[in-house]
Amino acid sequence: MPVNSFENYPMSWKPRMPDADQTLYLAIAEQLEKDIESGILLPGTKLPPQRELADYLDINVSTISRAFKVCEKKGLLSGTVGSGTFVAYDASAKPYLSPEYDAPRLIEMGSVFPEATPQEEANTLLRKILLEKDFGKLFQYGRPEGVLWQKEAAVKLISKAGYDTAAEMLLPASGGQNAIAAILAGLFKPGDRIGTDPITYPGFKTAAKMLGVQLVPVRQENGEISEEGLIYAVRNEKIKGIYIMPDYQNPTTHMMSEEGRKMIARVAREHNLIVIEDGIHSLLNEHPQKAVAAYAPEQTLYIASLSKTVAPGLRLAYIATPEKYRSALSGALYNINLSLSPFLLELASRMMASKDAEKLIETHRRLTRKRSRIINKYLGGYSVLGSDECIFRWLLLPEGFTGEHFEKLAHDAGVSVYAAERFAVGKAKPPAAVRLAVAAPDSEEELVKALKILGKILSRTEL
Amino acid sequence: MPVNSFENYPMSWKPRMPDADQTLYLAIAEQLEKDIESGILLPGTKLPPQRELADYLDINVSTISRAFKVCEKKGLLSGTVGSGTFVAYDASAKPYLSPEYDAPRLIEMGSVFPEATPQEEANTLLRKILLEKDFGKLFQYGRPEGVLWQKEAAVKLISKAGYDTAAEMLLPASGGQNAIAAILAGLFKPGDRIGTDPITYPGFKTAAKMLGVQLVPVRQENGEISEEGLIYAVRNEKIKGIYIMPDYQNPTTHMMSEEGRKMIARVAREHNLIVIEDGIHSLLNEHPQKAVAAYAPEQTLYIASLSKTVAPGLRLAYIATPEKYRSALSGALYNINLSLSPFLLELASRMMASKDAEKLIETHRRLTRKRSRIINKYLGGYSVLGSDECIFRWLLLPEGFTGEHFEKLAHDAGVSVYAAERFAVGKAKPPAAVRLAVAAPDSEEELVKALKILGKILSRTEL
DNA sequence: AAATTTGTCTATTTACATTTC
DNA sequence: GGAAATGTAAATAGACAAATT
Repeated sequence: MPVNSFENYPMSWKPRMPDADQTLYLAIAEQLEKDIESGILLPGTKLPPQRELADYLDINVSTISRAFKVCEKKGLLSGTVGSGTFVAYDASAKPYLSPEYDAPRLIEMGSVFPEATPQEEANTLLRKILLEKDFGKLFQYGRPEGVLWQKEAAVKLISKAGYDTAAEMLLPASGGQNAIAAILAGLFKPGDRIGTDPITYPGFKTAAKMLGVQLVPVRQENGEISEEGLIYAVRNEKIKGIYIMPDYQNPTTHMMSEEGRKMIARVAREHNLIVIEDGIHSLLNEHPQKAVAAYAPEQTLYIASLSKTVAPGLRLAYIATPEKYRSALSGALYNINLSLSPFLLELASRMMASKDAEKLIETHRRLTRKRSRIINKYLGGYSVLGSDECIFRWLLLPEGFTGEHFEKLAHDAGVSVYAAERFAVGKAKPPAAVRLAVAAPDSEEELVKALKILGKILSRTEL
Repeated sequence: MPVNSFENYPMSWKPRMPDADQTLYLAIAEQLEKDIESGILLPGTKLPPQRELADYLDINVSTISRAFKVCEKKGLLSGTVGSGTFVAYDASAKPYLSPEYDAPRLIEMGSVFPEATPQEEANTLLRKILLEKDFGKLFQYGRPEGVLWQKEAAVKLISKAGYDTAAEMLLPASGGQNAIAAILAGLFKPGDRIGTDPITYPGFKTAAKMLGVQLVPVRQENGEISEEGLIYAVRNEKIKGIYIMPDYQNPTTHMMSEEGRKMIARVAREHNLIVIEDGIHSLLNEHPQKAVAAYAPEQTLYIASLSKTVAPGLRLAYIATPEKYRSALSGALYNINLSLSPFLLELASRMMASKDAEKLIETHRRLTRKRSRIINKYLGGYSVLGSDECIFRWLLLPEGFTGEHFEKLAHDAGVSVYAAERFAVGKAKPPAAVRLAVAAPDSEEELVKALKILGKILSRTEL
């Protein structure tokens, strides 16, 4: 790790002594924050030891420590006993990530939308419901937790994603992001830590940041969290939970191995970790693997969402929760949503109960495969991870590019893609890669156009 | 304030010295929490001074202070320099409040539902939309912020609630509670303080508690926040914002005076307070007063919700926000919801754009007035605050009752009502009163039955 | 109006645990 | 594998400011 090759030489950061009238630790924290934001301190930089800084300013170590703590809470730093304190890679991350709607005609391959074809199935079903049901009632408040048959319909669908659960374990949320926010707000406190892949879903990062929950990258082996890394994080980083997306991990597209799943389940049981399993893409898979939740139902909050696989506009997700977390989670959902729209619940549930949801999924799969073939054709010469059912791909960049740089080049050429840097957690160094949202461009023609542009950028490696 | 009449005599709380192997301040906090929860320490009790406790245990004051801080963060205590530390009145409050669906046939007058009649208007409108629109599109992701004409429709309706705003100020949320959660999560940090009425909306309390935001009761005069009290809270309690419900304050039904509104606007401008104005009931009023937001648009987040006045199931609210808070708030909404259902947005917007929303409101008013007359008839002999358009009432109890006691008696007799204690903030002592949800019982017959029961309890003051 | 009571905040002392060499 | 480096956490001392008397 050649972080500072001429160790101990000039201090990598020299704070000035604040004026006497300011609060010492806050003033130092502020200087540090400014220097990180302005780019004077680059991501990955190792800061001088706390003692050294304390000596330099002739103050106490703890005062430096406290200043660092302030910045760490903001996600700017991450420190490890013995190895020192580092500037985080995602320090300059925006508080949230959303597609640039008003951008001057960018082709969207950044935000992951599912296929955007008009959905005749939804149309038909909706008409059917409206004709038969006295749905004036559906515009009253709903029961916060929905009714039984609706949950049973969900259980059926979730089993197709690799997890056999039960109706009484389910709590409905208003989409996957809503489920994440509720879990973080209800089960974690500010300052709590959660382990994640070193490169993870930005929606989780931003929600955690907003709620003051710290994310800790867990060391990987073969593209997935390793036992050694996880145990380390439990012991030394005091993580209280772990966030995983075993199927088509966002953004790396990695499918977690069966051993990996069993290992996480086992370690979670042994150390009473809360596992947040995001099954958002699991239904993309025709032959699902068993969910981690299946191996450790008592530890796992399993999020099943319809957005990416059935219809995004339905805003419905279910959280399968063990009894011990149920009341806290249900309270959080109440605090965030009060209740869900009974109308959408009814609609989504009917789709699940009938075969309509599955038909929609099948349609999505077909369209995605078609687009994948286009990608394979145009970017055939490069490393593009991900299988043909996946609605996004992970493009490993050739020597000479960083993700950030490539994102910028693509943006200037009219294509929006997201660089690895956007997904990085803490001091984990992001690889040179970008995520491509397969289904986001409005049409296949647009997709082809975008791929040609990307191909051009890739080929003239001499920047 | 006869809190402890034989001052200084026996210490009101004597902690035991924790074992040496425990963390001192945590162990003390734990004892304190247990004693409060078990009822050994009653709400309102004044704790011994920190120094006295420190002497008693022969440890440092700061250690006690830190232990107290832990409990204060949990909302169990509230301390003021000079006057001491008190056990909070809402210490034993549940993390959330929701109707007891599975209760053995209680008549619901606790949770405030609007009138539950089947709504032919919604029905008709919905059919219309479905027949004309290609609404397969409505099941895609929506733009997080909705489109312009939809916002303009909302502007029109909000002006009927007493606030003339502009489309570009609006951000949609998934209902009023969702708006509150987003504001708290996006604009406040854990530990920040917000001033409220001493008796306030429990949904705000629980959301604040979950997010670690402290609530501070602001002193009142004539049933509304006083200037003196507000300035005190700014100076001495360091409140960063204030939460108000100027129209039909929940639960006291108080309508804030024009002077009160102007005063809050002025103080907020002078001290850069964030005003959270909850207009959830404003549309109940046929001749609205000007909103506080109208006097201080630069300081105010105005929440306009359709739930209580149009249709609860639509789950739609708008937040009118000044530019300076917009991006933080929009980020928070993204983190919590990702996006809203474009279908519900479209539906609600059409209702607002046409006259349908107003028709529904009118229908609600009519039904509420009818029920109010029933209340007036059966509880005529008692002090029942609130006007006939209001969907809840505030029953001041005769001598000899506390709210909590009355709630229990009513519950045992088959009627659910909410006692003042549920609404109390911090060490504010709740009055002897209960809230009656006028429109919640399923039918007028049920309402009458409930009122007869309540009347009986009230009359035998000899408990 | 001054003195006292009372909670709060910051910087420090000290002990500790993990990592690195 | 032991010593040194390094970050973390608890308890304390002391200064401060508001409220009460």
